[in-house]
This record gives sequence, structure tokens and C-alpha cells, in this order.
Amino acid sequence: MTSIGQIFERTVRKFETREQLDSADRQAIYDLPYELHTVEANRYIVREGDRPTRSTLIVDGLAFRQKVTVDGARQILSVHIPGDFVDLEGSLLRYADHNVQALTRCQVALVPRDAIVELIRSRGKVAHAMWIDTLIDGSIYREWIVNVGRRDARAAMCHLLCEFARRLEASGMGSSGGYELPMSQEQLGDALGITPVHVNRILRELDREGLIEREKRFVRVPNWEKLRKVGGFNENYLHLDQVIPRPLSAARA
Amino acid sequence: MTSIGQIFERTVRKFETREQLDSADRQAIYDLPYELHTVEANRYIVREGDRPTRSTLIVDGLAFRQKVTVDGARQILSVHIPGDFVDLEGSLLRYADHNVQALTRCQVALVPRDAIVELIRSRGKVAHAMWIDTLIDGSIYREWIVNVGRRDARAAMCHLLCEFARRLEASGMGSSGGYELPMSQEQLGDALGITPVHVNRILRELDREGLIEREKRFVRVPNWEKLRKVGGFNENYLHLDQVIPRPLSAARA
DNA sequence: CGTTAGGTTGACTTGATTCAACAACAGTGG
DNA sequence: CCACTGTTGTTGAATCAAGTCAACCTAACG
Repeated sequence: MTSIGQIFERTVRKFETREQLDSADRQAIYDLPYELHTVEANRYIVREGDRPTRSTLIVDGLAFRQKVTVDGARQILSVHIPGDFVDLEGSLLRYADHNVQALTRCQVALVPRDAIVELIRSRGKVAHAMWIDTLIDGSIYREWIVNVGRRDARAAMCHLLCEFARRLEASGMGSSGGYELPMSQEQLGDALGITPVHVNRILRELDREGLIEREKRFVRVPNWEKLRKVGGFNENYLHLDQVIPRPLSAARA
Repeated sequence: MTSIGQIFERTVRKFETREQLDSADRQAIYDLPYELHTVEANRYIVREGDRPTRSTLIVDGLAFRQKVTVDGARQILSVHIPGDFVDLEGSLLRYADHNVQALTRCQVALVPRDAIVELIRSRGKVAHAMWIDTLIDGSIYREWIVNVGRRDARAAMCHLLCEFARRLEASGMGSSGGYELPMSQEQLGDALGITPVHVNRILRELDREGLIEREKRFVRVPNWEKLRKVGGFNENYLHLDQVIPRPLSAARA
């Protein structure tokens, strides 16, 4: 689906919405050494405690972060799409504090840690773009806390569906009308902090109410505004329009 | 408590555990322009939607991040201690996606956004240290998601108490034996995603079981190991020992 | 010394879990 | 090509953790 020549294409495109890169910056990214691998669905990409020597870039497919409590309950923390580095932390922190798993079969590019560290050191603007990425990830985590902490299952599910819709749409992988959501009901439960049985009931309820229409794992959203409202979804936290303000000048949006 | 000359002391000390700074780096931080202010408990430091022109550094006191859902429920997202910049996002993202409030009366230093941006641009290592800070914040958010999503109220409360204990201890503001936790039971509830009534019952239960001893808002931990176990607390995610690995060489811990 | 915020407690309700059974479906191997 | 097996989805009944409502208590404070 994604040819070799375009491995870093999505990443560069994303970074360019975050910081004005020059051609040397772009080239430095394109020049990153990497090794392509295929990871089957559900296989681990990073394990808690790992001290990885390579960072993983998702080229194709979806992946998710998760953590397991001492008594075995799993909590999904975020979902990632092509163009995302899923363990930059591995290059910058000592060890991984959580797991990363492939949601679907993934094509990933493994980039040596040293190359990432050198890129960061030598290309300030690229580093800046990556940093902004981690800030936005942080913002998404915060909203996720609100979702599991303060919304009931129905609202939380709608919110989650809205988030996926907007993020997939923004990256050209679906429309506001509908999209493929390749998660099992158990995984949805792990994302929302509820049981799969309850996920099932909520989904059917939303279906019955006409808030969504399902066909296998394809979700159609007949009335975006209604779904948005039930989920209390406000997309600001995704910072989809994020562009770095020009330094030292009062840039206007 | 903190004299003018030491405004950036804690911040520098923190950054030095994250990256090898040279004297020019340190000086650049000390030279940051700022304005000192006092913020009363519960007053807002940043409001969602703000486009702040200054970043706020906590010099003394505690602050917390929070978000309010459409139907008025508040979720506390994190608690911050002296030395933390509580709205770096304000300098790097377009607008604030959440609120920051003073937990206790705070002394804060307001640093102009442009000065922060310039510091980041000119002092790569300082920027790096700050970035690592945002990565660690991200890690704490992830654990917080697990806490509200997958732990019952009792375990979540113990986990929260453990987190505070370790963080306060690490910054010299309390010992593992006990510490001042200046949060109302309502605020604790907002942090855990439960009602203040339930917080009360859980705290009394923990008290009765001998897991904690309370005196006003001072919490004593007679048996750390027991509390740790009930909370399923593993401090790795705090990255308290974080030191940046030497670039391009196989540094050993 | 009244006012207010925070803490405590009981009775009742509810959203979500648990347990258990079964249906639909995909993949596998005989 | 079909039986076997495992995963995912569906449903009902019973139970439980947490929420709601409401009252009252206490300490701090102007």
C-alpha cells in the first residue's frame, strides 16, 4: 500500500504542519536509516521495561499503547496511525513505561536510536516538530483521562468514535460519514475502562437510537452533530490546526 | 520561602537530572525575564482557550490541571510542584486545551513566551531537557488513565497517595513516612473520577485498615509496602532516575 | 457568633459487572 | 467440502461498586 519511497512521507507532511521545515530538514528525515518490518495484529512492538535501540515508525496499519495492572486488567491509552513514531520515548527516556501493540497488521520502519538522537541534535526544527507532537499526544491523553474518568459509558463511547472519526479524516483514512474501526469490542472496552459486555450493550443502544450504523467494524455516522453532542466532543484538544507561531514575532492565525 | 535569587533553582536542578547542561545553558535559564506573582488557592492560572503570551513557572505552592465536561463534571489531570512550567503548551501550541488552577496559594514566575521560544531555539540542551519533561508528563498521564480507567476506588486512591508520596519525596517536600496533601476530598474525587462522598468512605476505610493515618490533610503512611501493593504502584512511570543517555555512545545506567 | 466550606454518615438507586449460555463466523485440517 | 475449534459478538438474570440525596457535624473566619 505504501511504497518504499514514501516511508517518511506522512511523517514529513505531519511535521510540516507543525514547523516550517527547510529542505535540509526534510532531507535529514528522508535520509534516516531504517529497516522495514511487518508486524502481525496483536503482536507487541514495544514492551514495558524495554530499553529499545531502535524507534518504531508506523508506515501502514494501526497500533495502540496499553498498560496492564497487577491484577491483569488492560487499559488502552491511545491509538496511533501511519506517520506516528510510537516509541520516541524509547530514544529519549531510559526505558519504556508501557506496551505498544499492533492493532492491525502493521508495516513499520525501525530507525536506530542513535540516528534519531543525531537528527534531534542537528535539526532543531525537526526536533521542535517532534516535541510538538509529544505535546499533542499529551493533550490527547488528558482528554482520554476525562473520557474514562468523567463520562458515562454511552458518552465516552460517542466521544471515542468522534475522536477516531476526526483523526482518521484528518489523515485521509476515512470521512466524517464513516470509517473502518478495526477494534474488537473487548479492545473498545479496554480503551474506555469498561467490560466488553457493556460495550456491546452500548453499541447496540447507539445503533438503535440511530446515532451510528454498524456493518462489521465499519462505523457510519448518519448524524455527526448528534454524536458530537452526546459525546461532549470538542476537537480543540486534537490541535489539528496546529502551526507553530513564528518565533519572536506576533504571528496571527 | 523561596527567595528571588532562587527562582529558577529548582528548574535548573531538575533539568540537570535530565540533560548535561553547561554553564551557558544554566545562565540562559537564570537570565530569563520574569515577573513574580502570587496566585491565591483555587484561582485560575490558565484557562482553556487562552492564548497566553507568558508561560507560568511554579516557584512555590502546588497547582493542578483540570478539564470540565459539557455537563459540568470536573476531572483533575495532574498536580504540579515547584520547578514545573505549567503551561509550556501555551508557548508551543496555539491555545490551551485545559485549565490550570492553583491548588494552594502559589508564587509563580511569568516568563514571556518569546523568551521561552528564544531559549528553546538557542539552547538545544535546555530544549531537550524540557522535552523530556513533557515526555515524563505524558507518562504520568498514561498512568493516570490506568488509574481512573482500571482500578477500583480503593486501589486508585492508594495509587494516587503513592504517587504523591514519591514525587514529593523526590523533590524534598515530604518523606515516605508522610506528607501534607493539601487537597479537599472533593478535589481527590475529581482526580479519581469519583464522588466526594465515596472519597470519604474510601479514606475512612483505608484509615480503619491501618493503611494510612490522617491528621487534617497530613497523611502518614505507616506501612509503605502495604499501600504500594494495594495501589498496584510501580514508580517506573515517574522516571525519577531519568538521565539522558549519552548521544551516539552506549552509555550505561 | 453567624456563615461557610469541608467532612461524615445512612438509606436508597443505578450504571456497570459478573456469570453463563449461545450464535455467528473465520480458519484449519482431515 | 465439511467437521472442529477458537474468537468475537449477543443476550438475560443476578449482583455489586459507586452515585445520589439528604441530613448533620465541625472548624475556620470575618
